[in-house]
Amino acid sequence: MRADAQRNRARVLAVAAEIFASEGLSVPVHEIARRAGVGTGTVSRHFPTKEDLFAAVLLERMKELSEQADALTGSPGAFFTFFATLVREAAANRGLAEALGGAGFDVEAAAAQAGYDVTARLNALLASAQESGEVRPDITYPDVKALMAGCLSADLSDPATLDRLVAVVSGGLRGTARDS
Amino acid sequence: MRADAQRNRARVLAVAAEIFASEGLSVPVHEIARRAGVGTGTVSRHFPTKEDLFAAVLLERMKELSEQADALTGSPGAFFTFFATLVREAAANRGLAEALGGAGFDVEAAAAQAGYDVTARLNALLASAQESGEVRPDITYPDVKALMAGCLSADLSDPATLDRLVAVVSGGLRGTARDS
DNA sequence: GTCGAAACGGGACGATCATCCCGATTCTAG
DNA sequence: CTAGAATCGGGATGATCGTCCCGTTTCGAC
Repeated sequence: MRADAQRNRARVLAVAAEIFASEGLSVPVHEIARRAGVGTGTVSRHFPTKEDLFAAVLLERMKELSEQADALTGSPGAFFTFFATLVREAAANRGLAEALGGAGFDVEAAAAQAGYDVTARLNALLASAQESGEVRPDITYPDVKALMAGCLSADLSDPATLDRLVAVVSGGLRGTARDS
Repeated sequence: MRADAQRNRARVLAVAAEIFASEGLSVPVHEIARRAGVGTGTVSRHFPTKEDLFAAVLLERMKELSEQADALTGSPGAFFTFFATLVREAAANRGLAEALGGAGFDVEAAAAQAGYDVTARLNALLASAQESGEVRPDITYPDVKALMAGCLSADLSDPATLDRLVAVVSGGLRGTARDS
């Protein structure tokens, strides 16, 4: 790969990450190209479709999150900790939140394409939390995803909101719950 | 209003209600007109914008739901019952679910325009449930809306899924929770 | 330094829709 | 029955975007 092409690719990726995070998925590709100081053709050569671009952006964060999940595995409350981490990550990333909420692209597909399967990690943490009785046994992975999307659908301008929602959901997921 | 115009308006409204419920908000106005057997001009004359059409569709259901809420007021667990009713209503109505999830139109505005303020009802039920200690005191109305959206974002082809999610959220909202 | 290949820029294209407009049609009061 | 006004149908219009294409520029191996 030519050096200039490599630079441009990295630049587009960085700009796209920033824009997707702050403005969501609906920003036009033209705008990303403009802010990156390249032509639209350059973007679409490196990332044939908008979804490819989004998947590439996601790839970096996925790696980190996967490692974090692995580090947590085995410790008590790992599922709840990782759940909160994921929600917080998405709360700070509008594009990711939209994708998780179903609007736009398929996060699972992008994650799978990435190779770092955060989905599988969360699933595993869920299963062991259920075995140890930390989480109601009837809950499924899609349930968790939906509840996560719910937390993200709120207006998060007040950071306490997210904590409250995560607390509600976490409490509801426990087989044995406790007072607020 | 001319008799034929009245008939057409009612017909468009009925068809739109059916289509919005089964296929969501993204269906083109042309398609609604086509299935109603009228021209697009007829639709846009009765309902200047797509959002007006959606608001008119909502109006009918809002009336029913508001009355249900009023009937419940005062009885124990009213908040939880009404919450479940609302979620079930939206689960059977893809357009409403999308609107509640933030994609598309502003439900609150449509409801307010309708005069039947389901929002206010749910808010009142929440407040009295908090006074009686049924619901955590720190919860806000937007929190409830977000959690509702979460329940609806799941794949609901299995009806048990909705029950499970409502149970989790209800349990999480209680000041004092209980086993699954 | 030269030249072929790779990459670039950005405009063209095509698809999707909501909304508006206007000539044709239908209703209804008198 | 008739005239005029309300209504109708559906194509035109305009906006938004993602994707593709191609003439031009730049890179880098030799």
